[in-house]
Amino acid sequence: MPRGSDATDISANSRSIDTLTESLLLASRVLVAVAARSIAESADDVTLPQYRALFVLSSRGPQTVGSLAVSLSVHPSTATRLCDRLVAKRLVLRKSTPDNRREVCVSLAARGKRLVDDVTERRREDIAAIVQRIPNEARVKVVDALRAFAAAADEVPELGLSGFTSLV
Amino acid sequence: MPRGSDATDISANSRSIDTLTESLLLASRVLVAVAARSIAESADDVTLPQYRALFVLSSRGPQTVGSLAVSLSVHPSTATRLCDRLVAKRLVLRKSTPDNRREVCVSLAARGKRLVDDVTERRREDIAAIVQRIPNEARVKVVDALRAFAAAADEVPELGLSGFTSLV
DNA sequence: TACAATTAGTGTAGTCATACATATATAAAC
DNA sequence: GTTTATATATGTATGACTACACTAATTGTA
Repeated sequence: MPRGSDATDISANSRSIDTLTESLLLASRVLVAVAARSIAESADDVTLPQYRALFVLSSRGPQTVGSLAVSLSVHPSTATRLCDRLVAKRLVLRKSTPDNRREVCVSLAARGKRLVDDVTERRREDIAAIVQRIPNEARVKVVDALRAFAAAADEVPELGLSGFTSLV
Repeated sequence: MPRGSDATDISANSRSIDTLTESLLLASRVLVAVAARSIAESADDVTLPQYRALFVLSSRGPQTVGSLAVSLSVHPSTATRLCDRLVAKRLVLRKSTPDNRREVCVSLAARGKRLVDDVTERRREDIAAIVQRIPNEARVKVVDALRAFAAAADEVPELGLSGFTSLV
């Protein structure tokens, strides 16, 4: 089979996909571990569902209990109870809106915002500590490709990741 | 400042670290979402702590209830109860060892092994679907660097990631 | 052999997440 | 204005995770 033929290209193509997939599978375990640790260490008294709620509020802004329930894919009453606990911990604020007095607006309290920031910062530090160990040449090469990866993920709507991206 | 001076190199160096860290932080969210989905979809009736136990048994092999508790960083009695539920679901086997009749050996049952395999396969497919969207050139470039990343993670023992790598 | 240490399991208790059914208040529609 | 729909909260119930205190069985040791 001559070099540069279609068959060779396709084969090389799928080989590069498989190889990169395996690399990402491996890197994925590391990054999940880093993410888990950032929450466990910086948000000691907060459960994973609770952190998810804080993260949703941080990234999508204040919203009603109902839309929070949709974001988290839980029953509205579950969101109410979740907010009960977060209010008790002074991590979120519950405030009835004047324009529609049925709806209740939930927003991050100062402590909640700080907590999410701390978790993100902790994670950034952990990742930076790992990145420092990567040789310079390899480091420079990977940046664009990783951006391409994150961008490509958005282009696969059928994966239905939207329900999971607000996880950590 | 002349090109190639130490100051420039150091600056370029830390800039590349910061940039890559941000890229990884972004990619991290995607990969965590993929990981979460792989469990939610392929392991419907299994909680996260339960999946963690299965994953530990899958990667480190059969072990006693006590060492499982250490691996999961939970109280021994918690591990016992966890095993109760996993045995009820026919995902693990509990078997008293003949050489030391105090210890109980826990191992993956066929269903448990299949479940972990399914989750991994599902995750691989999701990642592959994303990787396919990445332009060919970027794809080839990133492989070595990602391997370097995973390898570098092992070289930062003070991160203490070992307690978290057995998460998903 | 008697005593101490180890290992797993049980009793008990607390918190959390979760959902269903229902109640209450409010807004919208007729 | 009465009825219907909506948004949240409450009552109730279940199951999971967790740990502490304690028991039972077994192993090791003085």
